[in-house]
Amino acid sequence: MPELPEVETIVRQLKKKICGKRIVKAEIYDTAVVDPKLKTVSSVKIVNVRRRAKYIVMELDDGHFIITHLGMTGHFHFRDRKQAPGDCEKYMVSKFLFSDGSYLTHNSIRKFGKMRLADLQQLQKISSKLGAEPLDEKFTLPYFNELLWKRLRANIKAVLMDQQAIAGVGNIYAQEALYHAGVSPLRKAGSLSAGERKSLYTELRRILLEAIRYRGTTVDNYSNLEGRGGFQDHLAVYQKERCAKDHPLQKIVVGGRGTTYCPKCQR
DNA sequence: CGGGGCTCCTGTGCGC
DNA sequence: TGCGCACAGGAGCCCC
Repeated sequence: MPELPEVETIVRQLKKKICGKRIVKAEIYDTAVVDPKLKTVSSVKIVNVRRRAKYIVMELDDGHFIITHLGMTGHFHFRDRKQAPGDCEKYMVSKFLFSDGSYLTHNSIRKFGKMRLADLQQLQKISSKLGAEPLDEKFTLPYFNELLWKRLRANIKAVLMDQQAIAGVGNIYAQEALYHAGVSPLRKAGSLSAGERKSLYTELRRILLEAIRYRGTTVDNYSNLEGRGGFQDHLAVYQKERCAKDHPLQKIVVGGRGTTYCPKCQR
């Protein structure tokens, strides 16, 4: 399930592979995931690839943008030259052919993702509904405190995962940040002390940066363009049985999402 | 405002 | 061995 670090990794790799390439043809195999308007994309150059929250934004030289949310199981594959479709193309939902013969496929098993063509106005509308980037310099501790202040009665984990509050944090990194901050996922945002808020703020950013360094977490079907990430070997609670201090972890449901935490280390 | 439930989808892993 | 079912979940939606 690509979250901020996974999407950031994919964006960095896409940038190297497809920036400057000219799309000659777009093929669409599943209109539930891919906007049929993308069929009209041809003879446009990709001038930049960037990330906003969990969205991948490809900027085209005609002023349009291809915006992709990978959902839980979406991934891209880049091929230097035409070759027979392999296993990874089994769930192909779209394919972009470039003028040099290389191509990019977009695959999705559970089809929770979305890919659409947008103009600047539509892109800005999507972006305006998303909260601050947690790794942006504008995301300061006072800013974080204010976010929690606005959502006093909400569950702290729900706030971390709320894309309108903090953009890009999902179920894995919310759980990891809470563990490292020693805060129980059952707490209300308004109940955190100043020290706990500072710790959670620091740990959230630290864990996201560390995960980016490892090129993301590979669980289930996630893969970046070049293969698996490495952060799954550094997870503290997600899909774990015991914490770093060897306490047994507890699995509960918070806000409809599976949540693993340490009742001893997280208060 | 906040939480709960439902929906989309399909591979995995369980019990019988 | 194989069937059937619960489960996993990001995000948008509705409802209380």
